[in-house]
Amino acid sequence: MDKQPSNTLSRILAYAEQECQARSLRLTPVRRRVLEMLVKHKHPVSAYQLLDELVEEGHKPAPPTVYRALDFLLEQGFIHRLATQNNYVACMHLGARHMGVFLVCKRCKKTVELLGENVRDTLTELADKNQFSLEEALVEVNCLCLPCRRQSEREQP
Amino acid sequence: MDKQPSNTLSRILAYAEQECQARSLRLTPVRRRVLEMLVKHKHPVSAYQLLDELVEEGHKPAPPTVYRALDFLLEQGFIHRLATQNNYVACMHLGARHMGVFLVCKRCKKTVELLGENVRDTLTELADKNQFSLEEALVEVNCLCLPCRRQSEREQP
DNA sequence: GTCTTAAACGTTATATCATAACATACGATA
DNA sequence: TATCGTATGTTATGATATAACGTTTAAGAC
Repeated sequence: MDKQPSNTLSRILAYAEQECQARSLRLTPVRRRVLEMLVKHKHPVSAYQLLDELVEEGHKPAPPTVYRALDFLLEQGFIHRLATQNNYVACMHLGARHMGVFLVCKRCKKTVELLGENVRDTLTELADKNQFSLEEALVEVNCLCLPCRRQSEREQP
Repeated sequence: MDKQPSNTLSRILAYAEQECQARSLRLTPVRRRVLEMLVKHKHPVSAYQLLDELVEEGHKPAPPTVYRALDFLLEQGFIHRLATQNNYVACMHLGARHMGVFLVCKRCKKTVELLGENVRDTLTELADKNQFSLEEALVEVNCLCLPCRRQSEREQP
């Protein structure tokens, strides 16, 4: 299972607060709440799932509210978007502007985010060779995690 | 500019026909036409663009027709989907089941597909370390191509 | 040839994801 | 406290994708 120590949430929120201060930006209640929800989830979640949760809490936001919060968090590097799934996930690597590399189990959706520095180097080199300059990259790896691989072997050996 | 020799289209279509025969599958008129349109386009295009073009030709297809053709072509490895852009693009690397690595210029949308074998190796290794087994991967690199980089330097040096 | 069957396609409706446009509220600062 | 930029609320709509079900088509069995 994913380990998520009880202090992870407060650590990430504190980091976000601090970064926003440093950048003269505001971590408003909506933005903070969306980040909080993303950290608490074990798996990537969709914008509309977040919207539903906000509605259950008594807020009555419309889609743009959530998307604006997500856009802000994405810009600041606090979260990532998994484009193949239209899902969003909190970034677990504080302090480093990095390229997200995501291992996603296609069965149980368990997701691991890696820093992938060597992937970045490889891609930068490839881009250079083709006269492109790398700005950023999305690497999503469709996988089976160990338990799911065993499970599927059991089902159809 | 992209080079696309006049025989590329027929080469790709011939390859697709041949592979379908070998796999006992049918490259039906819709599938063939969609593949043809994707090859002819210089840039990745959306499902609804393809739909519009079919309508202009006199067909009256609904969205499922196009999506079914795209799904078939994706499954057979004849095309790729760029998830960050909800776009589809013909595969230019015949004969090899490979991991697509896409360099996409964020200004002009010029797109280059690379085979990226060394990327695959790096990712396989990363996955193994985390007890995931790689099934397939999407690598989209947001770039500036040389002309666009020069252009943007001219605009805001 | 014609019967059977699975695959492909047509069609309607709807689900899902995302943003445009404009009005209102808020917060920093002069 | 007046001002102005930023953030949010609100309504509507655009863009992407699929469910469900009926009909057609192609390929092999007889």
